[in-house]
Amino acid sequence: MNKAPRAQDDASEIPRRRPTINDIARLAGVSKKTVSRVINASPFVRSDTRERIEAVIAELGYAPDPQARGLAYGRAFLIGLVYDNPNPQYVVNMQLGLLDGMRGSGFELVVHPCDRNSPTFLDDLRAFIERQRLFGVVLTPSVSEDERAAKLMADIGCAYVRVASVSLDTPEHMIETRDRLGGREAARHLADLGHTRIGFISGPPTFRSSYERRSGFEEALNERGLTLPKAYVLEGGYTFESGIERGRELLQLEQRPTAIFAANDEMAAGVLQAARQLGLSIPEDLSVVGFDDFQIASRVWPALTTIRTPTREIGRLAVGRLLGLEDDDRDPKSRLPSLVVRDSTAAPKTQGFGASG
Amino acid sequence: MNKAPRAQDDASEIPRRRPTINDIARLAGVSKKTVSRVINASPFVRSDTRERIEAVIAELGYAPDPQARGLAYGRAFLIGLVYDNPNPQYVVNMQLGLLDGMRGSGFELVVHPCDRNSPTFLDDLRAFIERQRLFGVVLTPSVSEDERAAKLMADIGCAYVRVASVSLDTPEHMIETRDRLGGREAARHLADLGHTRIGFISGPPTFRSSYERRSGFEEALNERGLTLPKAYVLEGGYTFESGIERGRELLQLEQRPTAIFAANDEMAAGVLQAARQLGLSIPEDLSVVGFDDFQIASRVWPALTTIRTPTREIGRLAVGRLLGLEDDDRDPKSRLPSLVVRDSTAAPKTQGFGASG
DNA sequence: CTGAAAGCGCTTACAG
DNA sequence: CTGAAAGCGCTTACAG
Repeated sequence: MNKAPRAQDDASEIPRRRPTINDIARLAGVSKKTVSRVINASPFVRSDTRERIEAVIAELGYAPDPQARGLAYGRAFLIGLVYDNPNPQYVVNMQLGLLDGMRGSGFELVVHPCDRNSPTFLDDLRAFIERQRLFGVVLTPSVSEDERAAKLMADIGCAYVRVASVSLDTPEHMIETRDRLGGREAARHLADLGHTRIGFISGPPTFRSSYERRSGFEEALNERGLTLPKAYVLEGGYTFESGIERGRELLQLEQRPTAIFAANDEMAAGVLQAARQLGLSIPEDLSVVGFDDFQIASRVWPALTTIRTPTREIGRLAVGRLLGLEDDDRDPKSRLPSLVVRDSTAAPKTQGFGASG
Repeated sequence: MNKAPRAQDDASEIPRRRPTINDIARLAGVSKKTVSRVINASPFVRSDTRERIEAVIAELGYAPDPQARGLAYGRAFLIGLVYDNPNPQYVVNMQLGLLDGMRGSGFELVVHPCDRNSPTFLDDLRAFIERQRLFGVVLTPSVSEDERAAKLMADIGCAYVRVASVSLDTPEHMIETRDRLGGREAARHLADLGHTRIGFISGPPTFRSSYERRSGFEEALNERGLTLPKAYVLEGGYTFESGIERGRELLQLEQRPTAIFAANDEMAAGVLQAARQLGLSIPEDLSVVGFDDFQIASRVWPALTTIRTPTREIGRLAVGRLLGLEDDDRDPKSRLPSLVVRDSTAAPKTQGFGASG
């Protein structure tokens, strides 16, 4: 590609400003429509034509303007993250995963925190999507479990993927985190250690994961011949404070449990707090298991045995689905909850009180 | 505004599809240019014309298409957050603040985590901004302190605001968090309690806040006639692990300090850990002060006395600056670091070893 | 497999 | 204070 000295109208002149599709077309000696075909990976381009165009694109470092594409295409090259989980670590990990998955795609990530209980929830969500004509959105729990939100996406024709602990929609719209399996892991770990009197603090009923984590836990307990008596099951709110309160209640029971499974790390940290206030040592007097493996799990004392949730990996899969890539699930196990053993669990010190239930 | 029954060409027909600037112009009986003036708050519109147009806009629920505006204007209606602070709580709080500040502006937030040490750092940043033609970016520490990044913004003509602990640029490009004042608060609190042998664990030198927090601390200590001996000043990395290590070193000194100020909560939590491993009780044997007041501060035991940083508020101010709104600084004090006293500080138990230095 | 025309919904000069 | 023209950089039908 020779640069003509100062011929303003020379067909091979390389522009100083940001190159456009017209520059590429001119330099490659084709119409802009054909360049457009290459950009959009259309199969209807002869391979030598394609190569020539790609060479010019590479030489000029051309990148199509997403705004112009979007305007003509009717959709912005923007993916939205719609979330209401207040846990910062969850949000950031999810964002990193989404970013991982869209790297090199030309899409950008826009974020939309929301509140399902707000009277303007649906209107805000609709405005967010329609204003910028988003290409698609990823919904995460618990807003991903809200059928009104899913219906809105379908109504306005916005592509969407729901991340949830269990399938709630047709497969192309779902990424399942399978929290139930994590509950099972927690149960097996405590059963293996020899615990028989085990308490459980659930999340709020507004999160489907609350149900799944509990079900998996109870299921696997039953398989080991253990039960989860009603009196040992309390409802928390996935918050530190609720962990303290519910933990205290469980530990003040006449026959207190020798182990507690709290359905997330925040509550497990609260249980640690309650135990300390009651003068109990962990793990000697009480084993505690959390769920998530967020930073707090390794910051509290003793460090929490917990269930790791691969949030970032899940995020990567979710955008992949949205962008229509085939699932890049090289290591399917890496997207499942898994047990992380730390210092908050041990065999029960005292046996013989008799398992209740 | 009467809807004509079925006159396809009736000038007052209301469209079923999303209304455009042409619909508004037609219905209001003006040119689209005049509608554009109203959208862009131009002063050159007669007020009755303006009111008529605004009425039609309200009636149709018209919102200009940001992509079309952006294409014509040469810039997207998108604000970027460029960050490298790995703390999830900082990131989320900052995002919420930015979102607060841009609500109703028609702008959307796109996020760009980065790594100053990556060889592609500047190229990635440039691509991020130029690809979508961002309207502007907010840079947060420590990338906000990188002169290469600031120069890049200036070079490519991208509006930017740098959030940093101290001014590093012309006023229109700066939001200062004034961490030095927080350091002062920490010093006064410990001095008021009667501590004289005080240790300090700094952040890494790559963060300007490390210097500011230390300077403020030392300054206020000196004002009280106290000193911060070299041997009591250790460099940490703003991480939990570095807090454990540096904390242990300070506590194993022949004359150990009766109080430690760690320059962030993560490290302060690490100091708590180190103290526990050495069998020290807090606050009886050792007072600990952190910085940030992130969630971890109230999750560890005992809950940390710390310096609250109003990150969300700072974020709100930063976009306001970027969007050219006058600073909405109703309560200037609310954007300053402030002391939060919890359970990790008390008067020193043992006096009389003599202050060192 | 390739192209000329029209259009996406706005804004920027330029007139008046 | 208001408007007609041209253009931002792409893509969608429609031809060939």
